[in-house]
Amino acid sequence: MATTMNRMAGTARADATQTQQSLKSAQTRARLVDAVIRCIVKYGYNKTTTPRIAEEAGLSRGAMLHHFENGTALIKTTIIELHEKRLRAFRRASDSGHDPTHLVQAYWRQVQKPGFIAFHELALAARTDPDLAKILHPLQVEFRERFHQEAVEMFPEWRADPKSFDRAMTLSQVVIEGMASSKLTGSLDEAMIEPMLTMLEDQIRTMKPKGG
Amino acid sequence: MATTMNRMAGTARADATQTQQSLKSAQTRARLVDAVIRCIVKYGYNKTTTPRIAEEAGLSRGAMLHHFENGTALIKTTIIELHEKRLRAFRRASDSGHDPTHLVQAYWRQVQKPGFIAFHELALAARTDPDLAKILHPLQVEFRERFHQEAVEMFPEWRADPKSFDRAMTLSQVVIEGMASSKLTGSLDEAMIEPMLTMLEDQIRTMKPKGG
DNA sequence: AAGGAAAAACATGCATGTATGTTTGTTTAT
DNA sequence: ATAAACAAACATACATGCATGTTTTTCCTT
Repeated sequence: MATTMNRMAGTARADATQTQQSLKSAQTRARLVDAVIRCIVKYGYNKTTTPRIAEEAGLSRGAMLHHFENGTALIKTTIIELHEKRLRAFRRASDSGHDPTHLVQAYWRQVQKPGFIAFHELALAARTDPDLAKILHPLQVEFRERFHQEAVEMFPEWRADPKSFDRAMTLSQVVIEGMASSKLTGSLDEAMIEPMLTMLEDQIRTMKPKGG
Repeated sequence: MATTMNRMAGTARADATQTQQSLKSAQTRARLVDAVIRCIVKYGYNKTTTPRIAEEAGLSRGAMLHHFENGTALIKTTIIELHEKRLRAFRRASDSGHDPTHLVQAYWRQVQKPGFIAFHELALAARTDPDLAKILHPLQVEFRERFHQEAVEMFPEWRADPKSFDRAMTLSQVVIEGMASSKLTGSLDEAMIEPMLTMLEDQIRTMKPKGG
């Protein structure tokens, strides 16, 4: 029955003997996870139903339930996948440059991608969905910690004033995610985006202890 | 048979003769609209079903459909009611004081109320729901215009530099609504709220043309 | 003023559509 | 031939709109 689910994590098996089938399985699972993200972006979380996911993945619902036992399981692994993608992207971005402009621009780009839209939908849904919240909240906490961590490495000279550092990071998140949210709902003048980002960069530089 | 719906707008009739029934009708309609808002806040927009609304209003579903013909109609008038409530609250706030601190604090309080939560849910749902979007978007545009209008009256000395004024207003909306959104999804440290608001106030004062 | 017709408020029940999970059947690979 | 991948059929649950029935208020007639 649901034995398969609990044993294999989603990637291919360590065993090298049964590569043909288990590889196909992993691919199909990946296709399903991808389909979920596309569905959330296209239709929103609530309208992301199992028939739609299956259709989007080009699979029958029965096959999908063979791989994931139930819809909740699929959502769960999708969230985790999404979270890891987010962490990777952020780490990649932090490697490229070490000044406020890079941080702001990188996170802004990040926040434009489907992954963030999906995450945003999920986060709002979690407000009234305890099951979702139980999965999502720990990851949100982890992301904030990593964000903080990476940012500290980006600005080592800021360690002198952790208070203003925290404020700068919170401000960045609020402004960038707030803009992304406003842009999604259409309540943000597109011409205002660049000026806002520039203001944010300047503000961060102002908050920096010594000379930037 | 659905003649009544289209004639009366929802408030009491101008005619003074039939006050007993039409008044009760208006009260019931108001009760239903209120129930919708409470449901959206409690359960989220997608889980705001017609049975739940009826239950929340202490009414049978049939009675509800007598007043609103279908669920969409109820949602529609709820949105309009919500919009007008928002406008009234904002106008009220702008009457009380004329400096950045008042604007920021007033809008922040505004954004904490159930009305904003409901509006936020609806705005996100509208992204993937064309019917909702068709109702909501014009109102969002109107709100932004009114916001702008009121703000101009609050800061007449700012008319010299409309560009920086627009930026200040957009920044205010982005930061405050962004914070509200983050707070809803639990991804905002509560201790950061006051510092953020203070920073925003200071920033606005900085952007003001003459002495703030 | 009183009694009955008309209408509106409200409740109950039904038919339809759709999402979900389970079960059974078929193909494909080892 | 055995087990997995996949598909299809089935059963349950619930939301929606509509159609029918009941009570209360209003209006008209005598």
